[in-house]
Amino acid sequence: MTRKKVKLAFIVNDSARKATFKKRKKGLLKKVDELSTLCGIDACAIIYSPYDPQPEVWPSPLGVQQVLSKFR
Amino acid sequence: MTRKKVKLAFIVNDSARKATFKKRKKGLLKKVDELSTLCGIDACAIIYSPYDPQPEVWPSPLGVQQVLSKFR
DNA sequence: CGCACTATACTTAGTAC
DNA sequence: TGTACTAAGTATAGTGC
Repeated sequence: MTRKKVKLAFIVNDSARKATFKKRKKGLLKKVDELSTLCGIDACAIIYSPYDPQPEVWPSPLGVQQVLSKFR
Repeated sequence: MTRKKVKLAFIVNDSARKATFKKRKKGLLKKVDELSTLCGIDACAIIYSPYDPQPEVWPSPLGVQQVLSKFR
């Protein structure tokens, strides 16, 4: 229940780290989605992890490619 | 003071939209930073906006390039 | 315009099953 | 391990300067 302050450091415990990753990844993607929607801008995010075979991307693989092509 | 619930829709008012963009962009980048630090993973974010001449990137232009090269 | 403030909405760490 | 719960910590909308 969030009884501790978040210490900004690598979480050593494997299962705890994975659980936190899953939760925060979800929250982060939501934030990106909100920022994009609220402000009508282009953005993309790519998240690699040893837990997923494919990197997590937002808004979509194609959307990421389009933003990337503009970036390069 | 956040007296309204956030309605997930494009903010029509220009100045309000810009103000929200600036605040949320900051918060979003912080979240990406935390996720990366806490879980020891690779991630990157690219945010375009009409307010900045350069797209906002995380963790850095070089870091983004490295993540991208893995993505492609 | 941009920063500081702050009440309130939102996110999330730890837990139980 | 995954999901649900909820307290407590964090982010942020609206405001004044």
